[in-house]
Amino acid sequence: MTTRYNIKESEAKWRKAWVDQKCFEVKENADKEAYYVLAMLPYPSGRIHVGHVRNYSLSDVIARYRKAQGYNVLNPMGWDAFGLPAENAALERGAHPADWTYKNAAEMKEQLMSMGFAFDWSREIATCHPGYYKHEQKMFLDFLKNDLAYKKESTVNWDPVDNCVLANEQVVDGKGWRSGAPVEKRKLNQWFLKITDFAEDLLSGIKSLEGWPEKVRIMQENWIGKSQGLQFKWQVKGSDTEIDVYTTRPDTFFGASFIALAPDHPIAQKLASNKDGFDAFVKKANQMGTSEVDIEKAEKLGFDTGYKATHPLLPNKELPIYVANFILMDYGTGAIYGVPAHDQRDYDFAVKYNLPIQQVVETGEEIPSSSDGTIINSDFLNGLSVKDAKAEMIKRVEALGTGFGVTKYRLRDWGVSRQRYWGCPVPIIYCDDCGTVPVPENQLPVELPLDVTFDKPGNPLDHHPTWKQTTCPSCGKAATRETDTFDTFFESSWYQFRYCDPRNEKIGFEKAKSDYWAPIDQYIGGVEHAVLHLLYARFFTRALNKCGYTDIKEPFTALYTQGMVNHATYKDEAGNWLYPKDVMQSHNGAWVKVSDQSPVTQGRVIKMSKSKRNTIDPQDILDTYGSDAARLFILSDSPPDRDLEWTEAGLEGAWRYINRLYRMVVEANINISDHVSADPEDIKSIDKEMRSLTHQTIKAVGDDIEKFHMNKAVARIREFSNKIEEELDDLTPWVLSEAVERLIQLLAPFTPHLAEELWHSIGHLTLLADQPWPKYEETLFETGEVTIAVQVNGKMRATITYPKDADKATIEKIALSAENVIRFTEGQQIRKVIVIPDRIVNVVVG
RNA sequence: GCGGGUGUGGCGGAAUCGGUAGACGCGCCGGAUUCAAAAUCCGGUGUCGCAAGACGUGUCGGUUCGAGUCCGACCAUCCGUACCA
Repeated sequence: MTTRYNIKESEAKWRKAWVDQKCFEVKENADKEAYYVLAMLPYPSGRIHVGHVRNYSLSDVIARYRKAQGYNVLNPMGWDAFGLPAENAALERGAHPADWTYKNAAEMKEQLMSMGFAFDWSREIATCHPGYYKHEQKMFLDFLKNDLAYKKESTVNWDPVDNCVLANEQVVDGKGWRSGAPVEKRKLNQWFLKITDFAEDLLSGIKSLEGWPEKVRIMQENWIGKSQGLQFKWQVKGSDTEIDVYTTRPDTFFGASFIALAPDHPIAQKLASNKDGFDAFVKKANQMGTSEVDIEKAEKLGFDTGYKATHPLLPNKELPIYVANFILMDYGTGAIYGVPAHDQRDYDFAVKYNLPIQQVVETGEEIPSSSDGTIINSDFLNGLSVKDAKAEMIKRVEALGTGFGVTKYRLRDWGVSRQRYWGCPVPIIYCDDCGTVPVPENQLPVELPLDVTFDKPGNPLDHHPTWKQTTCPSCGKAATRETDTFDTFFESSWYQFRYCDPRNEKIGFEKAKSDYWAPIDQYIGGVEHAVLHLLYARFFTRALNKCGYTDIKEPFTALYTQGMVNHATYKDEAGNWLYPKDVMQSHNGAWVKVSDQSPVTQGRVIKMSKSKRNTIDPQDILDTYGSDAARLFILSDSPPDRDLEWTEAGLEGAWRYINRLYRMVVEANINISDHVSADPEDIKSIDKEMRSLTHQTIKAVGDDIEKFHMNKAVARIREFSNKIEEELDDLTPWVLSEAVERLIQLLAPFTPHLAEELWHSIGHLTLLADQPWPKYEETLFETGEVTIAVQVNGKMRATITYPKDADKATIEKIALSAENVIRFTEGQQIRKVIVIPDRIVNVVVG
């Protein structure tokens, strides 16, 4: 008779037990060390996808492992509930964003719960709930008071047909995604947070983030982009105008051949607004998205103002002043000088407009080259290195009094205004007499009205009949509300603190509680958040610091970035994308449609996306294979930081393994009562080997989990269980039962339901989820012998085995007498023998 | 364009430090069991070769007794690029 594991019944039983016994609900407890593991909160898009399963399987392993180690583990979950997709759903199918969002969240919660993740659901949050965003409105007011928020003009993508602002992703090939109209740039007055106040602190703080991947630290460093440069004035010939120019390459000063201004630079307007063709040029420059990619990849165009600037150090040299579409008012001073010989972009520009190209750095490469070298053709800088020339140039210009050395950052202030409905209202009132007035704290939250319509383009808040009409808190006269809402990165910048005190109605979070849990010991999420979200959250924490909310400076002590989940794509004969569940392999291996057996072509393996229909619904997996199989597969094959290819075959493999383990343990009839006969002195050599493996595996799996090598941990566990299975009949019962009990404990973070089932099947009465992590004894690792390879001229020729602690001479002797080594050294002179004990022997002959 | 990552059998991957390349798994091949199949179990499986052996970690070059690992150049691909989240 075959023993069968009833996955559905068993998994449901243990999930219920964990919930009933509130296994994963936690409170502050001064006697226990806190461990805060956090997976990035999901956007409630509808149903969970495999990427979520991957993310939360990882946090679950960590949560269960740390709990077993004795920590008080906080592992919360919630919803990043504001954002564009809800408004798109409203436009496309008339669903109200609030209904749509809450319904999605409820559905996803049910799915996540059926995965058995060890979340503390009592702390669930939804960022679109007034009880949540009320506090961030208060934070914004505190930022205002502390001079961390201000208003200024900035550029947005404008759709002239739909009369609305477009997100960068809504601009497709320079056109609005819905209207198809060419996008225009438009200036709006918007709210900004002063992240640049913390540029230096955010930069230097990166050094302390030792638990972060190096790649993310480098990306943030580059994003902040600290540069030392020179800012100085150029005189416009025949005018009293001076142009402020910033450069990071003052060493190439003598190679300058033109000046370029941003199209919206005030001086550009002043010099060129009456010139023929300028308006057309500016118009064309404005017909480009605001994204950096668009700007950088667009054809570089210039408009010659006809004016010249006098070179400050070469009175006879005059440089033409251009207006150029690739110069941004937001960067530096909105004006540059071009050095074609040492910058690709300047070079292209100079060639196009026939401007002089003067090499001033001998780099040993063809121009244009921005490499290091020695300065030439540059008067007093000649012979200097690039570094020294920069310093010398700054010194000279400072002496002249026309400029100064200055540190600048690429980082720009964070624009938080969005002209959208489904976001947190900015708590500001505009009064004709009093100007910009913050909403008084006792009037918070400024709630989003739910009775809005989406029949007109633009922001529903703006055309709501009454919502924006209010009275001025300061003078009492009629006034209007700010109709912009916050960027959704606002919500995700502080939620890690809210989880510490999620139901507090008075304040965002109590300091004592956040001090107990925060900062986050392990944060886990996609690498696509490497810069923006993570940098904003780091800034926000500093801003909260300044406003007295917390003393914590860095919110995330350790970070792990997981890879994407990919899947093969399928197309039918007509070229339509097909879902994986609608295709199958026929007996000859060819892919066909399930419905009518018509041929299907398999395409590339790419990121799961609805448009390519290469998605897997985790619900189908749960229904067929259960939660453990899904988790085990997703954790076992690929290292978590790399992309994962989801395959049905891999999933089935995991499922088979689960059944096999169940059979092995149940059929072997193992019971913990066997432990009573334990006598370590009186055991066979196979028992010693098994104990050695058992204890080595405990160590290895723990080490692997801590390094996020989940795939290796699973491989270790499989090797371990393979060995147990192999020796099942030959092991002394207590050694076998020790091995099996440890195996079950090691499985717990990966396949918690199965582990719980087996734990009880061997005689335990309490939940495995509450048990401590097993200990190992290093003294049991020893086997007494060492096997290493012997090379001849670097090629592997033999392996030798010798007693541990043999000396070099002995090892050399054994190596040289190995049969195959003799064969390859015979008749040749042995020039050298390299012996690295316990690692390798290399015999060099010839 | 710029910044960052990745590249190893048919496939996912392993290889603490520069020291036996391919652990573990998927797939495939052969066998057992079965009336048959599924499931399960046993054996094999980098390529070429009867074998000895030769070759082999994206490409090209370098350092070393020894390179998947270090250095240089390149190619491919993915992520981000400030209003997707």
